[in-house]
Amino acid sequence: MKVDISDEEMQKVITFFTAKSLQKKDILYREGSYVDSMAFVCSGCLRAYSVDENGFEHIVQFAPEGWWITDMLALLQQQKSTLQVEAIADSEVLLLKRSEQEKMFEAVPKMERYFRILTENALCATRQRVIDSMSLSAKERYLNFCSTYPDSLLNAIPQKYVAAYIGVTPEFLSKMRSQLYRE
Amino acid sequence: MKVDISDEEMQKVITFFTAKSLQKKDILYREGSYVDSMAFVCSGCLRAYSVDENGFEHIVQFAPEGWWITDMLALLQQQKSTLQVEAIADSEVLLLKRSEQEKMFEAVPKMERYFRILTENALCATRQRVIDSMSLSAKERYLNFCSTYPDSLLNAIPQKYVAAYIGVTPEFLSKMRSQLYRE
DNA sequence: CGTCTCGTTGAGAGTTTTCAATGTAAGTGG
DNA sequence: CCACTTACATTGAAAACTCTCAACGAGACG
Repeated sequence: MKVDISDEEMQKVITFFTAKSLQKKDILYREGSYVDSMAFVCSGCLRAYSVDENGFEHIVQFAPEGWWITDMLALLQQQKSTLQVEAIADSEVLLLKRSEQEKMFEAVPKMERYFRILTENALCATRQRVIDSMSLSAKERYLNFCSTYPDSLLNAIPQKYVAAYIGVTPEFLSKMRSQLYRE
Repeated sequence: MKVDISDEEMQKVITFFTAKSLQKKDILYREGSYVDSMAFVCSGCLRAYSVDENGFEHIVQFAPEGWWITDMLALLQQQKSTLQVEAIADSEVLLLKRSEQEKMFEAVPKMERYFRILTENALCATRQRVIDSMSLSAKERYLNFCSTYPDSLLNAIPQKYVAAYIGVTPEFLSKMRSQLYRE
């Protein structure tokens, strides 16, 4: 991320954040509520997921340490969220309210660039995921997931979350793994 | 898009663009080449797609009139593109080079906000597509596509492009359609 | 020790693809 | 304008992939 921020600017920047502690399973943004902030993960790990009409969860994003997470759609359009954001481990986050972000952009205009680049990168990653979901088989998506995310994440989360991320049932993921094992 | 630009500012802004005409089937960005601009579609329609190892095309994005299109990943990371961008109808586009964009941001800082918001919206749409690809059946994805995009687009493009967008084979789309018809 | 959640396994069913054949529409050169 | 070619769409049968449901096993936790 190529935005140089001086110490002085950083001092200003941090005043716009609010710290919050989360325990495992705590819900940061609840589905159906309004979202007026985004969260920077200082430690721990969160996930954003939607629940479909059949009650199945689909994970849109994991946010380990150093990542941002929110329901962008709900935040932008100021409508009720369709995603739920939950801590999958005890976590420390910094919340940035949309209104504070606006003030921050006025105080430190460089931050506008930071967030533009951040969003561009997120867009690239999400586009790639769309392509992968269409061009790769379930097994390839799983291997892809394993090689993309650090072992530390893989070991920290239940397997069913991996299934909900790559878009298969937990049962089928289990079968794929046992088949890969036999090879 | 809530960025107010004065006439005077707009005059400055347009100086950073280059107009280009494309004929149907013309390729704007070729897979494997470097990308140093993004394109605003004034008229016509383009598509961005990737070709997988089996030779199948997967469409990431359609860009009708008023939309932006590029291979964001190649542009950002200055690496060879994995997407190809092609006109699916005769089109007029305005190209904005990355270097010109930087100059534009200096000349009219407000535009930084415009592009941040633009990217945020694109991110939302793409995230939604990831969710849809996981939680909807092929038939639902098709109906969703039909209700999201205007008939003008649907009528203008071959059916196989719709298939390559929703992530099914052309044969299967054809079968779904005939089944929907019978109902 | 129960209880709960998660992971595994198997059989059967549903969805989607593959392959091959055929039909249809649209562009091209004469 | 016609004949030719090419790209696109449709259909059917068989195969591949993935899900569903139900049963069972293992570990975590109170």
